[in-house]
Amino acid sequence: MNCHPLILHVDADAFYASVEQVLHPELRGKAVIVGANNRGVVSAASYEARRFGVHSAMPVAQARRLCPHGVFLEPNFAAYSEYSRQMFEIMRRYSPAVEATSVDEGYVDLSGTLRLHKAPPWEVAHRMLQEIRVTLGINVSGGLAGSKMAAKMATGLAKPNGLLYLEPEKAWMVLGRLPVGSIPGVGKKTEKILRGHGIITVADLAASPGRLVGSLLGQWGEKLPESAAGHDYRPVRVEPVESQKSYSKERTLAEDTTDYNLIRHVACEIAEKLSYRLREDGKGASTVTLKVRYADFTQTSRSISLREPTNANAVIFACLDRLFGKAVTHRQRIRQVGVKLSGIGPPVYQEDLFEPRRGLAYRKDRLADAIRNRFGFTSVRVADCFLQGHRWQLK
DNA sequence: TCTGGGGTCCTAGGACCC
DNA sequence: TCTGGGGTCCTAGGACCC
Repeated sequence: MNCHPLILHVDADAFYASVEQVLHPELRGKAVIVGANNRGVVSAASYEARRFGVHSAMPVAQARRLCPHGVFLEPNFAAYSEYSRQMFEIMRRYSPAVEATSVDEGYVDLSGTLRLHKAPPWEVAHRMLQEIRVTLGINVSGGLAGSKMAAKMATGLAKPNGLLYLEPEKAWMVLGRLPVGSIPGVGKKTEKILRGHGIITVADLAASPGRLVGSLLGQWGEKLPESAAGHDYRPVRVEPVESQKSYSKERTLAEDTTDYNLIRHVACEIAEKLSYRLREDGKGASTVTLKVRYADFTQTSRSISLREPTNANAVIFACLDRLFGKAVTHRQRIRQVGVKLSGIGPPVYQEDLFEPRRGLAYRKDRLADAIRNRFGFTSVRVADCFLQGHRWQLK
């Protein structure tokens, strides 16, 4: 009866800001801006704040100028993930085929709901969004269409707090007029390249030869015209089968610095947190990357691969130590430091030269972890001990 | 205006192997 | 003397997403 797939894309509006307004009712109707670090950017802005031109990814300093009366908040990620969990729980009551693509966004396959709910899919989608709105008190938008790409683009048109159903036959009359930049995955740079070749709208892209677009954008571009024409057959994936590929963390310093021992210290603190997460997840990483961003915003990274995945603090610190001299080559002020652990796999507890007794390093790390789990992460500072007597100077 | 932090995927060159 | 071709891994960088 329903041979076309029908996919609903759901996206919460100004999610972080909306949750804050639910948790703090006195903020309702006010310009709420999540992101309070003056060296950072806005994570979310309520619609009241957007009226002043504030939007996410905007520097906080700029947002303060545009909206001086706004309420600037530090993000409360624990609360956001709890609201996220509840939102997806509601979605799964309507269809088992739910794919979460981020904390506030996901796809629902409603192809089979006609029989299940004794109602047309549009009606089902509408009820689902209403239940989220009423139960959680936040605004959500939805796009219902024949493919993931069309559904997501429809959501963009439905915002704020709306639902747009694009019947498969009519979808591309609507979407074809949009600029190519509205296609998910086509950002500023890609849009500029396409515009340079006269490809302005989604319809232009759909009419372009795959080989041409592939030559402009690389291999992934070859399929883009087909997807733009509505031939996007990616299924809704219920299982997030593939596990996490990397663990990373970065920190922007309070001010730019040439104090390289401070930078090393920050890198080791970050590594401590990441390796703790690896151990908690029972994982290891075989590649360690150190990233440095300079005051002029240029960035550079250096990495080392090990033979086997590890989660031992001492091994990761030793890698960082070697990377530091390679990454920091010129005497420019540094703005940001980051560490990434990738090549995730089952950890191999191979002891290094300094720890001949098998398993000792791991037991030491886990002992420290146990203390942290009881008394807080900062109750143990391995980085401090490691860095003692390791003063470092640029050659 | 002055640019976060957490991720994913892709590309391209070089090394190395068969 | 003139130089293959494929596969895989490593490294560095870049685009993009929320």
